[in-house]
Amino acid sequence: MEINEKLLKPYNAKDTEDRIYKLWEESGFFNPDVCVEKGIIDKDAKPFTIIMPPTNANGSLHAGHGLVMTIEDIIIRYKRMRGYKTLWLPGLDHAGFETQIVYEKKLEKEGRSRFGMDKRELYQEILDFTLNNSKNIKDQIKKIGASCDWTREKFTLDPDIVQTVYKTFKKLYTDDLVYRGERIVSWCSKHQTSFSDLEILDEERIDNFYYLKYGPFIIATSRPETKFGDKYIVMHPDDTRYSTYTHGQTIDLEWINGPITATVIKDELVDMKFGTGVMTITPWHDATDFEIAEKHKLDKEQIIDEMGKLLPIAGEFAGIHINKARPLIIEKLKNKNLVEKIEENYKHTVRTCYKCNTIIEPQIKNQWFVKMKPLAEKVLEKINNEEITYIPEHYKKITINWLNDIKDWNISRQIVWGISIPAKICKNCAHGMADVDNTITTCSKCGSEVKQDNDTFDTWFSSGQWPFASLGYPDNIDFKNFYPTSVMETAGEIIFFWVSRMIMLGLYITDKLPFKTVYLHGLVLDAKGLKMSKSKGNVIDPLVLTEKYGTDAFRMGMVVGNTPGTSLSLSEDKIRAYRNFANKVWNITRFVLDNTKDIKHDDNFTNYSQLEKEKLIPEIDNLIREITKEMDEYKFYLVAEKIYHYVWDRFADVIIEESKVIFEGTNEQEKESRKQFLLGTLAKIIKILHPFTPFVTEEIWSMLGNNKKLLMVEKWPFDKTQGKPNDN
RNA sequence: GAGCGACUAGCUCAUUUGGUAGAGCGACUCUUUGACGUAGAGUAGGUGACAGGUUCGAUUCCUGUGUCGCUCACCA
Repeated sequence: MEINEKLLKPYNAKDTEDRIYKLWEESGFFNPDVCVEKGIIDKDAKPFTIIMPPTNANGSLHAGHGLVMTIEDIIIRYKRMRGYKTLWLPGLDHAGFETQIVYEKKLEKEGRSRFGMDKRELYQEILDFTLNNSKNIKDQIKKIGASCDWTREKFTLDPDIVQTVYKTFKKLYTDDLVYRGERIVSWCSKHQTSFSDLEILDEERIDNFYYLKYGPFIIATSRPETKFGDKYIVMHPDDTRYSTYTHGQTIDLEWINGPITATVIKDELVDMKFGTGVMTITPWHDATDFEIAEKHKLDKEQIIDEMGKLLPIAGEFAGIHINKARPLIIEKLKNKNLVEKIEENYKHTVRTCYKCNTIIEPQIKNQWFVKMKPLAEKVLEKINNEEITYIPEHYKKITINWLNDIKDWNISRQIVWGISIPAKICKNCAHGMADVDNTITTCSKCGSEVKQDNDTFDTWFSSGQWPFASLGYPDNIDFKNFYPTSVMETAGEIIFFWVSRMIMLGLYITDKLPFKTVYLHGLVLDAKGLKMSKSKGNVIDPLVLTEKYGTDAFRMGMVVGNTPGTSLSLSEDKIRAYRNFANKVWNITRFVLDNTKDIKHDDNFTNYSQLEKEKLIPEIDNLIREITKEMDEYKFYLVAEKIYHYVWDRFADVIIEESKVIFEGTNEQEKESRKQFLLGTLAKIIKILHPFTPFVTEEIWSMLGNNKKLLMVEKWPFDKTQGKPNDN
């Protein structure tokens, strides 16, 4: 046949990709049901499912997404070609707090503020804003070539998802695994919400360390502004320096705003070696102090309000922000001769908001907490039973450590953008009751009037349910077919935030692990190995690269040499090298088609020469067998490189060069053998490359003739003599 | 303080049941009507962090040391 004239020019990704994606999309083959209907895939075929980590509906594609989409698409395309009923379910995330921050900035620009706005109005505004922007990210996902089933696309705020989340909340409540309680929470005074422990950063700071005279004691503190209400003096029971004092003893002393009565408390939590070995406590604003106060049933008093300002207990300092108050308080203490000494350059860690770096002010709040220990124990059992595979393996240890020492999870957020918590709070005793059906009118404890809980769930509480929620647990037929899912592929960074919680909640609700394998990739760094950030100006936009070098080149660059769990330095040079590779494949096709115009490939051809029969065919078939095994082991970085080398170093540089000599010769049998080999092998190459470089291979496939089906649903090439590779 | 990981060619990284180390990029030399110059043929470059141990043999397994990174942690 005549060769396609497109082949006479270098491969043009720009003119190819959108057209090919449209072909795929219109074929319907992203949807496993269509594949079965059209007889592409056997109706009894095993299912293979990946739930895409829901992307921020309001965001745009960054390099990390590029990696997610590439790896998952490689897995999915491979499995589809292997004949699985393959589902890749795409999702969008409302990304609660993240999106609210973005929207708040927008409001700020417009001279508005979320505080004081009607909650429903604000929610509606953010919803419109998010949905308007969501097309953007979807188009970008398509640009990467993602063969996900858009007919099953889910959004984390879809009504059925919300219902699932409500059901889970109710079950947790009924099973006594969620409770509302006064606990110390991490509070950001700028964002006016609490956080879970995972959302807090530790930051090293250098401050003054103040030694203050507290009656007969010297106490050390870096935060004098919290000390107004301190009326307990705590020491270790074994500390001989303070053995003359007894637990419960009271001492009258002069403090910041006048005389007070302090009570001695003895507790092992005090570190004898630290400071002076004696401390006062501020239970409302410190976790350890809270613990001590709880243990001994001590009074707790709020000193700092939600905005970071001092309350009336601070007397003359009331209403002043803590940052401004500190030097003033020290001044006063000095005047009262209550400062023993000030140590400068005191290095300590403070906890800050991961978003705005504001110092976190612990506060006692009445919020919803999930009891994590019972959930974690069940998961630990499964992990120890090897029922879940971690790639790379060391994430298993990390997970086990975390689960062994897990803390209760605060799921209440004081923001509007999210799923509201279906619960009633007693106006009198603050008792919380799950109320999914909105029927509760009086407190089950004291019978008083109740009010609606105004908080929303932590985004991760709902996304932690994503595998079963997105598949429609438990009624949707998809849930039965595609759950548990096969692989969860996501960033190692969110192993605790997301992966571990999905496992816990999935197991709790469905009694099954939500996935069999966890595949975690590392960060995508810039060419110098630095984390990308807007402030550094080193952010690489994947779409700029795909535009410049083609999506296939970008995908190869993301995957070659990128072992799971390891960060990847993304350099433009590397992408360019794979652009050249795509072109190489293109030109190989041109050579092969140009030199085989007079024949048709015959799959059953047997009259091969010795070289083809004994060396060349076994060589490519061995390669296919090897890489098939490695694909099943998720070693894409190896497979991509192996195919690359076969194509370039063997097929192009040796076999094609040899062929030129053969074609100039006179041995007709040898020529025919070689032509059949070239055509047959080219087809195999195109197939095994397809998961990695789907666009250029699909385009070439359409030129190979006699191919009615799209390459994306062709069968993965097996060596017939070797039988099927390991099936898993 | 604890856990985890890394340490291999100038740079980025591979190398799994242990058998004399590989690739890409970069560098240098040569090739220019050849399927492809988005190319081809070559060259240089590594006592595999260090020290011990197991072994016929260790980059690979074990122990220790160092450096770097990440994560976790209530040090007032």
